[in-house]
Amino acid sequence: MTIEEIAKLAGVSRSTVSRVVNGDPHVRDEVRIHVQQIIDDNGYHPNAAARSLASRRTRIIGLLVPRAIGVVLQDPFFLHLIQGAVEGCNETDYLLTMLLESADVDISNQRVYDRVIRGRHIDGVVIASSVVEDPIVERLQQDGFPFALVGRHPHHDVSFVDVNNVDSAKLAVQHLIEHGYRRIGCITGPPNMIASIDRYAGYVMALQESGRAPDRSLTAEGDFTRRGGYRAMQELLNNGNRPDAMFVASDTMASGALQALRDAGLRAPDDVAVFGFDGLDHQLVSQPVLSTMVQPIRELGREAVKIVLSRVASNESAPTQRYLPTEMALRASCGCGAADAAAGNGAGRGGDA
Amino acid sequence: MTIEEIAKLAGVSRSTVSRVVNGDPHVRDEVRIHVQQIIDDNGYHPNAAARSLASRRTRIIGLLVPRAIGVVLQDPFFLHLIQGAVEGCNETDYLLTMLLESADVDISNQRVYDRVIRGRHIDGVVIASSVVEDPIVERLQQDGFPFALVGRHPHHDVSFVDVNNVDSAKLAVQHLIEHGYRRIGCITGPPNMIASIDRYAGYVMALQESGRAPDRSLTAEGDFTRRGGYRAMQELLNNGNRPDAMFVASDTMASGALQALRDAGLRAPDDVAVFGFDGLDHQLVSQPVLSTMVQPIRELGREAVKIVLSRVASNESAPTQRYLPTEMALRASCGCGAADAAAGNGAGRGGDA
DNA sequence: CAATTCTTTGGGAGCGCTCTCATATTTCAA
DNA sequence: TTGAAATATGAGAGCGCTCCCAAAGAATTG
Repeated sequence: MTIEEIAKLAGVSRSTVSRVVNGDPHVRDEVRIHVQQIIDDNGYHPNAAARSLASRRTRIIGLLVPRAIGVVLQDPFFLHLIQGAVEGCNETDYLLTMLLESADVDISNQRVYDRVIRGRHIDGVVIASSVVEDPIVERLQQDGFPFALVGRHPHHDVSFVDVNNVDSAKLAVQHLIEHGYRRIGCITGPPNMIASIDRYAGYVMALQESGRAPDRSLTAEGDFTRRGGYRAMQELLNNGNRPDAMFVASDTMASGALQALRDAGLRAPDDVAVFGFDGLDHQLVSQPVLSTMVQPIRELGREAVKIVLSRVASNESAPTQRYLPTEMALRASCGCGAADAAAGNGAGRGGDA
Repeated sequence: MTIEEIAKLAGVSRSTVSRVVNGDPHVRDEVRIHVQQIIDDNGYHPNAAARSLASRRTRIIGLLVPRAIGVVLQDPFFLHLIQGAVEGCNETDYLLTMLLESADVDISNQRVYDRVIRGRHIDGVVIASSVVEDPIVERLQQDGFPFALVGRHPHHDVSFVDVNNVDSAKLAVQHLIEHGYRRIGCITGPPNMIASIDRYAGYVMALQESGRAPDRSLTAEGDFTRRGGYRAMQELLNNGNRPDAMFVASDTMASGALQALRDAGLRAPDDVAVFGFDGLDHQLVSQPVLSTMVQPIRELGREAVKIVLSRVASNESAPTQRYLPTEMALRASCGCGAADAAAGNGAGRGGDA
């Protein structure tokens, strides 16, 4: 079934069928209805390749997750991001394709870049969780290829959508300070990701503004996985300098940290309070219910797609940079509302975002 | 940069450049090297749309996850599956695009089908975790579109790759029986997924063969999420008929079940032993370490891709059906001692059908 | 050495669309 | 009514490749 055959069946020209398919208003209603009928009756769908070739648009955008498989994609964070991105695409009849780079196979990453981006398989790309030094940002910039980052970039002046991680982290830590905790520790993300850097910066600022110096022995590095959080917490507990509260840079890691506490026979928040980041706790089902800084992950994904699409449409060069608001969710694990702290209280309880 | 321009620069014809790009052996070495040089120097990459249009191959296959967003994609199972599929694609220079259907938005699912499959955006599709009654299987069958399921299909004679879930579950439950547990319960997956059905069947068979009747009050339904496992376990604990061992149809649910036990003040395996399915525990970091039936998830993904690609290449109609072996991993949660003892026991020895 | 075969190369004909522009038709103001 | 403007439709020219076939040249054979 080609457009030509439909045209013949409907007794109109190829052009008219094309107009109907693409919703062009310059078609008489009578004709439109008739043609649409023929299209439906024959189950015709325009060939994607032909369409892309002629229009120079594939109507696909990519979601690139660098070094995804090993570590990052485990985080439920990504599910929300993906969902948001898919929603953003649906609204404009675009398709989302996942571009997953392997951890260390540079060749395959290069291949993706050349084949998918240079070969114009996609119209634009959203890049999630890139590391600061990832060369892809600069390459895309040079190639003039439409893209947007989820998470700001420290060096390059590029399009992105992000939350204010510094201020958000600072607020979280200030909250712990207000609770009266004296020895507030931190589990960070990988040091080459901007979200890690910013959240740690916020942690440090909050301490400094309250007149304390951050203690390096209270900080451990995680990798945004549950296990990473578990190990980081263990490390902190074992070095003989036990914190009485923790700011953990992601809920997934916080869930691991809570388990490490439990396994060490400690109680949260009584022995060690915990504050997370992301707003994913209802998925992780931690005990006690995790206090966290909620970021609008789906909106982040949706917005990133929007930015990319607007850059695909108009070839302006000034980057679009947007910050979305976060919100504090105070629950049991930081010491607020002891009611939620009781064990056996139900998996999915807790406040909403 | 088009093929024509490269041809001009190299002083050869379009056809010769095409041959070099596609690795056609019918080119003199001298010419090939020269043309390749020009290609590299100019950073030429063939246009995907043009290529697809002319060759009638997009070199992309899809990974369709029906109703993915809501529930299923949360399971780390999918990370392994995706990774395997990506690997399978890499080996043959194919690309993998993720087709995520939303839970209830039929319209968007239809859109995906029409645009992506009928519009020939992809050459074939791997379908993961489909529900038994999903109409897509029949539609693809009718359309003669290359596809393969991860997980067998009870009604249609289609291509798939799977493990022998019945035998594997049976072995797991037999192991619990050998431990001497008397009241062995089960947490199942959604009843409209074949893996759930088969694993439950294996559970029932093991009990029956040891001369016991399965007790419905010891069975609860989960949905393959951690929370679902938590709730199912809670339900079982609350109905006053406490099991002394559980066979749980996925590690993710088992991790939730273990937490429910903990929250209820019970210990595993002393109070209730737990046996999982999947072999994902090292990601979930459960306490105690989970005994589980390991299935080769990555191989499943890779194999599914292989099957699809072979169907794309040759248009034979006889379906390919493959079973991959599982392996029992005996650890602490079933009562097998604290050591990480892993005993290999081929459950569903692979056999081509 | 002519006849045949094999290898290498080039050119033409699409693949199935979109997009621009020309033509046919309708509408409306003067 | 008539000319101009607005609207609807059709035809042609590609988009950048691949694939088939023919031509040219090199190698092989009796």
